[in-house]
Amino acid sequence: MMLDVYKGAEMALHEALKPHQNCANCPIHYRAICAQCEPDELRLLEEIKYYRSFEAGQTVIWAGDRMDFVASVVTGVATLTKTMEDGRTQMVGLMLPSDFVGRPGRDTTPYNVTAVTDLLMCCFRKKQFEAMMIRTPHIAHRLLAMTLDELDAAREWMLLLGRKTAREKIASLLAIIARRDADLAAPAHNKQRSFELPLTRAAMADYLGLTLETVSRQITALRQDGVIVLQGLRHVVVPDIDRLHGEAGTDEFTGMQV
Amino acid sequence: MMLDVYKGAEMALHEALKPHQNCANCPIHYRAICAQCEPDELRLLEEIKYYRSFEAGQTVIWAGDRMDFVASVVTGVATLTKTMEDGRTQMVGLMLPSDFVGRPGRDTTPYNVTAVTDLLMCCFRKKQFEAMMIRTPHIAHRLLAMTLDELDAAREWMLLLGRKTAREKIASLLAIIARRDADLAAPAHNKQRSFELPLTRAAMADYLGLTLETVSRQITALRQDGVIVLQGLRHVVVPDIDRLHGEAGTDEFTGMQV
DNA sequence: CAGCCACGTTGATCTGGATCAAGGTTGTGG
DNA sequence: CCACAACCTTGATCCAGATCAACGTGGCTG
Repeated sequence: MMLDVYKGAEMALHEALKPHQNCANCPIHYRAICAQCEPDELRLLEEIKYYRSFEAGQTVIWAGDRMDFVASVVTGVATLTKTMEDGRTQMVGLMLPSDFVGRPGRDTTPYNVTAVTDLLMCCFRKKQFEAMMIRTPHIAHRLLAMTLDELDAAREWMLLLGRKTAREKIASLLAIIARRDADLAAPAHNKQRSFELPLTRAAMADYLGLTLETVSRQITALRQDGVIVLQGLRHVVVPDIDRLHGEAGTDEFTGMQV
Repeated sequence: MMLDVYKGAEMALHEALKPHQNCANCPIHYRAICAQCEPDELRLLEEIKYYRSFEAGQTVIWAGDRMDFVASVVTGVATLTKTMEDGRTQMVGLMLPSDFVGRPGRDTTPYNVTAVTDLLMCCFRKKQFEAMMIRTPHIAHRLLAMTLDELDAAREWMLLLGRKTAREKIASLLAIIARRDADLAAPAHNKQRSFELPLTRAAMADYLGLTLETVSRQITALRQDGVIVLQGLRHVVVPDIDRLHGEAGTDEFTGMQV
């Protein structure tokens, strides 16, 4: 069974190689690590990049394992999680298209990286990427900016984990996904939003520091109160995005990124 | 009263200027933003730096305010906090000597920065620092490394906030402070540690996402169980650091930094 | 199409930490 | 040396969310 999954991934990989061979067509170029590269720099990156794809549920890498590549999420969703010995799990990163995974200058990851949907990543060997970073300051600068954004997002998330109620947590998560989705898709400038939830209830619970039962109950409550409308289990319609923000407890999204 | 505080700070400033005039004698040089600078780069930094000091309890800057400098903590402790409209607050950064405050490329802070002890900071005008960063890659590289470390620390903290019990939270905080203290002071390589708590019970509560009553009770419990010995309210002796780590729920301190 | 499995909902009960409410301790300035 | 303020502790009670348990439901496989 493990083999089947692997074979599936390999096949997907070969298919994936075609559409994105060229960085010029890349759907995430404008906000990824390569966003500020000059054409000649981009050509260099293009030479050393390679694609990997993963099926929903597959683990990309385990905490503590050697990680000899860095990568951008091209399509799909990955999570970073930390686990305690007794199994308690906390998600510490939700990586959406254009987000950067991995750390130059370190050999092992401190997180589990998991594909929660089918996932396509644009990878670079760490060694080569590090060399690249020294030669091309645009990449180093972009990585710094992205890391600072992620730090801000992590701190917003800390406020959520430490001080928000279960209902506020759910509303905040929905607001974050709605916003990231809107950023990538056509920017609808009315108050209604709608999107696909990329996470299971259990994954949401790991994100929010809750149990999956509480997640389920609070989603039901938000639905019954008319804050959201569910079409099936995963498709969410938000009739009034401002109302959702109100429920999230942070009107102003100071620095919120991921 | 506000004026007295201000005057006190100004006086402390003038005194402070003397001992650290020279970067060569700086107690934090080896792990601060300037750690990798060449002598000539350091000379440039030395020309544009200036010191500011704050008394315990003073606010360095409010969330949302314009922040036209960046700074290293030289001595003392500062906190970054986020506050919700109804007053709930969460600490999102505990800045100890050598830590870097502020973000190049952004005009306002999303956090309150507060001095919790008397505080001395080594500051640079943001404009000048940004120019410096472009010219001297050592600074940009060091800032990237420090930011990545902080991101790892923030994620460890997220696990704490989302999944640890009150007792584990307290033990984790004590372990972090013990470790940072040991790094800066003489590295005692036996199992005993002792240090001064730089935070009030209320500040610890803000760090840990608890109430101050719970903090107080759990500290009492750890004392009664012999995990720690208190000498006065603030001086903590840890007879067996491994036992403390056990109580913290994370034997291995993967990537823990701040 | 039957049966299974992963995912989700709902109900009943329990409990860790919050909340409300007194006191105690320490340090500081008059 | 007293008075006051800032911290800290302890006790009683409450409740949001965890835990334990049962029951949908939809999609895939044989």
